[in-house]
Amino acid sequence: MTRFIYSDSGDTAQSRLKTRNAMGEDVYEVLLSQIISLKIAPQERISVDSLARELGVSQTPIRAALIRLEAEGLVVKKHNVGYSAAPTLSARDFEEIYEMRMLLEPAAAEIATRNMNDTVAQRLQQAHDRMCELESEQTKRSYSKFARFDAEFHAIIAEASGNSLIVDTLGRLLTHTHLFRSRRHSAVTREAVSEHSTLLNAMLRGDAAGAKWAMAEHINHSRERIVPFTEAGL
Amino acid sequence: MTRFIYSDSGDTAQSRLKTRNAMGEDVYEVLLSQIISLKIAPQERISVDSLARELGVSQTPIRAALIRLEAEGLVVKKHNVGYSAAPTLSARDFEEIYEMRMLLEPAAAEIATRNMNDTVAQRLQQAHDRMCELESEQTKRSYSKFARFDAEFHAIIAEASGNSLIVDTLGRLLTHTHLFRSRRHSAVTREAVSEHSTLLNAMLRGDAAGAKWAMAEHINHSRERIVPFTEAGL
DNA sequence: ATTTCATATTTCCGATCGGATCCTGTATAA
DNA sequence: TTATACAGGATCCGATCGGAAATATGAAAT
Repeated sequence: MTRFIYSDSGDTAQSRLKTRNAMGEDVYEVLLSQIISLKIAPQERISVDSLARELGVSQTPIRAALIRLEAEGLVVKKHNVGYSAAPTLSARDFEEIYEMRMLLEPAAAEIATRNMNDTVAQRLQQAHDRMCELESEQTKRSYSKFARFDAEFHAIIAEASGNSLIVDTLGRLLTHTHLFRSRRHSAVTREAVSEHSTLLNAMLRGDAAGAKWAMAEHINHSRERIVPFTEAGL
Repeated sequence: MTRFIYSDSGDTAQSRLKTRNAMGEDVYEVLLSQIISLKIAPQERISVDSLARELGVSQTPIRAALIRLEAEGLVVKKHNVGYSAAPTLSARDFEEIYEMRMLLEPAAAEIATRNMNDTVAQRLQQAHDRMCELESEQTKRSYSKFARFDAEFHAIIAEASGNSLIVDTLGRLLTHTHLFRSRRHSAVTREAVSEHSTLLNAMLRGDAAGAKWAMAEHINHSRERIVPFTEAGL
């Protein structure tokens, strides 16, 4: 079912290629991508030994990865019962995420605008352009691609604010946001791209207050685009 | 050296008392308290097997606890080398923490004031009173007590904002803040208590804007109280 | 005395084993 | 038919073992 990252039957599979560096690290990466791509559905059980069999490793690195993922809120553990992917965000969780984004991101955009330089401007423009392309060739699939670029766009702004704490915190929030969205794949990406454009323009012309306002508007609209879906399932 | 939480020699120590629920959980708690109380100094090595011997448990729960602590930024791991307590915050880290607190806490105070009810008011008053007492009996020790109450005071406000994300994020920030402070034990607690008083008054009379402002002032002053120390050590 | 190389120790990390707990399903009785 | 109890299976969790990597130790040579 899932991909094999290590030979499951080879005798000296791992002794061959350059002595692996971090085994549990790879397991973590695989699990993370499986969760954010929804190959593992929310609330789906994640059995340690079956995963160990599938990936061809022992239970130890699996546990390590699951503990990390639990600390990040992507899986939940019930003692002596098992692990499972975190449940879909409730409407309440959702409000909390947007409330917090509203506190962090406009300020980050404001600061980033004041710190603006050519490198950052170029990276922002590039991320924005790729989303525009994605928008124009518009097949119905590839919300996941859009999500990746959107996350990158917001991450660049957070980084440009110069505060690594904001980068980390926002990274977590965006992961959950997109996890939520891709379940309902509300493909209203056009408006998002347009709002990004407004924001980017403000930042590029050094209008910090305008960037702050544009980011706040963007987050509010983003929230309103999803609200209709928040009560639907579950 | 450290305290023993499980009998290290008893034959059926754990089968006796009500079948332990979560062993790694306890190890986590012990390690956490050792780190925030600085019994384990920043950058001090934390060996898995020596800890296992000291606590009388195997390496497995130790590893689990360390992985969790690493995810929370309280310990750092070097592959195939070992774990160690996180280094003391740099002046830069410190600025980042305060920058983020300035984004979150005034807003939290504002919202909490609008949501104010008797239970919360009582808890706030109680936490505040205990800090006043601590201030008046003023022995030079017990910054750690002050830190605990201060964290509680701010945590109550965060909880009252109704946003659990803010609660969690702020909890982490406060841990690091106090970790930093207790190293330099700058015992300027009197001003803090006075500022808390101003903030509490605003909240209790339902002045949301005033509470927001008071919190912002409090954080700014708190930061300024520590800034002189940020360049000193290391 | 300093440098270099080889050895030994420390430590992590993955593998595996056994026990304890919880969940599920079936059978029996009311 | 429904509810309860018991048995079986699945799973986590802690313990222990062995190997690999990195660091520390010490000896030898220049």
